[in-house]
Amino acid sequence: MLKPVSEKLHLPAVDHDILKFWEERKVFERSIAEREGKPAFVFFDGPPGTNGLPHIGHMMQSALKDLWPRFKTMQGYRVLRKAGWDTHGLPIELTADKELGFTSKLDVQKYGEQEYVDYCRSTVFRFKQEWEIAIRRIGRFLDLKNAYATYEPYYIQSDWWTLKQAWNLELEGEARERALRLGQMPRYLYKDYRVMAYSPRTGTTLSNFEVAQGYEDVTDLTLFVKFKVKGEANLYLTAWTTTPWTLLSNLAVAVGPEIEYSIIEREFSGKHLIVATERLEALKPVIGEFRVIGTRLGKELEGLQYEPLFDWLNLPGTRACSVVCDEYVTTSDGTGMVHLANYGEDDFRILRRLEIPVVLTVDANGVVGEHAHPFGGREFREEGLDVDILKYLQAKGLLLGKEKYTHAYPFDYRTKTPLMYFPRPAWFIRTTELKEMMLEANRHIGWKPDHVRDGRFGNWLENVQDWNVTRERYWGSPLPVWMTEDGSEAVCVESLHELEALAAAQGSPLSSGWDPHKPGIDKVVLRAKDGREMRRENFVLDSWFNAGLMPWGQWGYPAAKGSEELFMSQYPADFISEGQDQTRGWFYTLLACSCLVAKAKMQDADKRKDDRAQKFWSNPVNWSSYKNVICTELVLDSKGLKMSKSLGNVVDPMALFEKFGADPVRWIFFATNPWLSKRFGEEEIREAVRAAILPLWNSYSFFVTYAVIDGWTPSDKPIERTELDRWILSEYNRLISDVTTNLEQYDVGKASQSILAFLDELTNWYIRRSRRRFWKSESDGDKQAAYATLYEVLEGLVRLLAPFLPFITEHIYQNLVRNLVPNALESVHLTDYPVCNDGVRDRVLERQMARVQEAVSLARALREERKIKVRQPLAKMTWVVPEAGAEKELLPYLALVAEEINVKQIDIQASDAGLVTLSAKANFKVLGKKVGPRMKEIAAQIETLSNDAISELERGNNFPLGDVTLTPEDVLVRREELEGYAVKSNGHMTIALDTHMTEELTAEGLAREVVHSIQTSRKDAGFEITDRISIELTTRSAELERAVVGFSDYICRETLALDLKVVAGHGDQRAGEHEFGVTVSRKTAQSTVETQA
RNA sequence: GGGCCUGUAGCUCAGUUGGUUAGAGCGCACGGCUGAUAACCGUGAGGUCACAAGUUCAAAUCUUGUCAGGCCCA
Repeated sequence: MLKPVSEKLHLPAVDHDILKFWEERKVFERSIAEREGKPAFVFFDGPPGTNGLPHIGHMMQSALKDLWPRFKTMQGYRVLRKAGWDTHGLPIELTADKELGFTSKLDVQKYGEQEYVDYCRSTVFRFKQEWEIAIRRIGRFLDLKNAYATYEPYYIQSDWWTLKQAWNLELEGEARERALRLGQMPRYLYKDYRVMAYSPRTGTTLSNFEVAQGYEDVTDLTLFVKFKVKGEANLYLTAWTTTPWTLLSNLAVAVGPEIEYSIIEREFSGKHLIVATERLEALKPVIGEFRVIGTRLGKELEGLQYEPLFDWLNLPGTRACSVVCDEYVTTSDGTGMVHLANYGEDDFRILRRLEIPVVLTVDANGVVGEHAHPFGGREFREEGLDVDILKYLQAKGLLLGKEKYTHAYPFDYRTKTPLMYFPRPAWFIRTTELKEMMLEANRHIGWKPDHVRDGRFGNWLENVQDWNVTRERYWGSPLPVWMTEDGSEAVCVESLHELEALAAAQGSPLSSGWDPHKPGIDKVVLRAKDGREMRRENFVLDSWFNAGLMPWGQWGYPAAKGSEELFMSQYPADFISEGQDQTRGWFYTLLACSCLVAKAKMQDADKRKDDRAQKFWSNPVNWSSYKNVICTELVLDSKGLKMSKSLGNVVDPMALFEKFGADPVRWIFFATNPWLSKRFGEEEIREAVRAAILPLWNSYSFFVTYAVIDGWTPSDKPIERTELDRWILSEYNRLISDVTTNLEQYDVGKASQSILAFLDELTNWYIRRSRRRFWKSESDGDKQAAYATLYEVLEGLVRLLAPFLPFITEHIYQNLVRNLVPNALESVHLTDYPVCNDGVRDRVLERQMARVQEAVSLARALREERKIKVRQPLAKMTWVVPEAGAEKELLPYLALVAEEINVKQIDIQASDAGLVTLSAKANFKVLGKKVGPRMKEIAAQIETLSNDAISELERGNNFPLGDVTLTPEDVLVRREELEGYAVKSNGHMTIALDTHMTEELTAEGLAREVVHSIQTSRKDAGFEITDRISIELTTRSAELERAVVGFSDYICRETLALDLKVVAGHGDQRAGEHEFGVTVSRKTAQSTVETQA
């Protein structure tokens, strides 16, 4: 039996009931289990770190990540939804450092590596519980029990396996030759250098984020240096440096290829210098007066050789000490030429391109090598080193000038000691070799918003560099490469088991239950064939790499038992969603990892002659591990500011859920495009309740109110539906189609808009128009049709909205469906999604009803304008719809319109002659295509068309205008009301009201005022809607009395009155000019309750 | 400094392949309803579509530039 809806709607309480219900009845688990054997819809959850609390932005993520899996589940797919946690990475070490008060690697060594790693491990899940609670609280169905965590040994194995794929892939042809020349392994995984901010004091590399915290302004001695061009008696290159110590390692001079350089003769010395033309003026204080004796473009200087600044920089047989072109050179400071040493990212890149050996006169400790006389043994930023270098160059005639210069220099933010950029050893994946694959895969990814594909993401791929996947840190997946000290022999291990086997074979087996993290893993020493020791390359992996291989890492593929099948059935993902900042984070690393694996898989399939695998992996759609992706923007506060702790405008999601419920919070994330930044405040949540949830709730509670009174139950009896019934069913099916289509296209904003529009139609047209059918006392076919129709719509709507508003829909479902339909499924989330029944759609009916609503709106505006209340009946309305055939189509709705706007009679006709003036206007869209450039001229002629001509066109006939033939579509007819008539027109429809009053009409108007007053009294008295009453009306107005007596039957019927008595007297009610009072009393078997209004 | 995005009513946002009356909700004003009531409905006011040039018969829409804001990267 349907339960009456008596309690006030309190959404947070509903949420808790439903959460408990889902938990007890295992609804989520069953929503997967009951889809066993069904096709998979695959969703990947980007693992969040949990050493911080979840905030409202994460809740937006959760809402979106929940919507499609629920939707697809209801459509019959099996959607696993495994949760995941990111448990490695820099933020965790930074937290540990902060809490332990560490400033350097030395602190870690003192504390103990094992202890440090244990500390890190202990912080990773600090707020996991809060995350789980928040995720559940917003209603997200997510498999938290089987969550993957990136620090688990099975996951680390997948890291290893992935690296092994790169290890096994080898370069070919020229690329291979080049790698060998650079001393790199010709594999997709190779060791090289990466220039990084490095603290020589603490031996620590710093991330950009850390470096940014330690800039300080310092004043340094900067030098202008001359480089003597070889083979020229008197010609020098020039360069400026703020770091004189880097000159000790100078290996080349860079020029901009398109920059113009002048060759000048200094007046002071007669020396010939090369300087960028644009810099000449600014450099006058340094070079003094000069004379230009020629110009060259940078590219004309390329290859020019110069004499090394220092003996040890003489590297015969290489391109060291020559001029090189690069776009990064600018003329914004210095001489427009740049001295290159391997202490800068660009420098390093260019020197590598020239295949010049890496020379580092200053070592990783910041100390000058002993070979570099007379500077050996000194620290790089030691007081006086710069001056000594200056003196040395001066003595050799290579100094052009000096300048004290203040600039921002990076310091270690923890120890305040200077940083240097230094090429640190690092391991790379050759993503440059995967570029074409990634670009091709990108073309098949469905991006929301679309522009990311070619914009931010596409550009990133175009400029892709090899990916440095290692970090010189402690807490992370270890790099599984063991290598001899000289690098001549190395092994890349692909599984825990393989490592165990290798260790055992050498007589030093690993203890059972060993953990693959540092420092334990470093104790494993392997032997090369010749017996030399191979030690593990002491790196951990970039946590982005961890995240990128999640599609197979989450299953521990391939080492874990059964992972092959899981991986292949859950790859690639149909859908992922993360913040836009992930374009260079997770979105990229997912793609890079999957392209790498796809490439390896293709090669492997070839080798094994596995056609099926070959077919799968050679399909570019499978090169990306995700087919569709939504990039979300930030959630801002209600003023449009970024939420931050320092501003104090951070909202606590949990507090919002307890105040408003989770559904409205979810809704606001669905209501607009999630890829635009969204302002978020309590006002927005209230709006969501008002616009989406209350209409649904009110429709439901309306239905239940009457269905309980009538004891209605669904039945199979044939139903005779009214036009209105058929209309709402048609609109409902249209809604199903709209929502489904838009969700399939990941356009949630459009889906939500359709829903809101439908809810408005349902409540403000269908239900409002049908109210009487529900409360009337006779239980006829019409009433049955109303019940059946509204029930059908509500029941479907609840399923349609379930993925959006999982709580309220479940709550409604439990009563509306489970209490009424035997054998109903236990939860709305186990039911099937509604499917549009196109046979129920009636486009003509939809259009007609739209015109009816338009007419009503016009008539209301007209009444408003004329100050005639809707309660006052009018004799006649003339409704003119000139469209061909409309007159006949609209006949069935005349009664509806008449009632809605309270007129006795409607004349519908096609001609509004006498009511409006017609004017014609060109239909630019249609005509523009036809006449193009003559548009203006013809549009002007159309404005002057005669009434006859317009009528002709309206009748559907063509009309010749000069040399063009106008068709009815070419012209828009405008109507303007004639003065003095109660007429209103919106251009294609005209309404005229007969405002002439008769006594009869006035009396009826008064009667309706009286009814209105009595109904208010009933309500104020707290009577039940089924109570019968008796009425005593007091008035001194004879006219009102006449009206009441004349319409007493009507009044009694409307108010369920058994008797109506009129007596002389005063009252506080008014109907137009007339004053009256009303007393209603309840007629019950036992007593009469009185009340006065 | 580079890339991408955004700029439409007081506020939050729609706006199809360019087509001439630029829409909706909130808020505001006025009116209505009171048998869906923590409500609800109608009507109205409110816009130089950031600015400027260009392309076009026609630009919120396409192009270029400027300004402002955001994100990512240097």
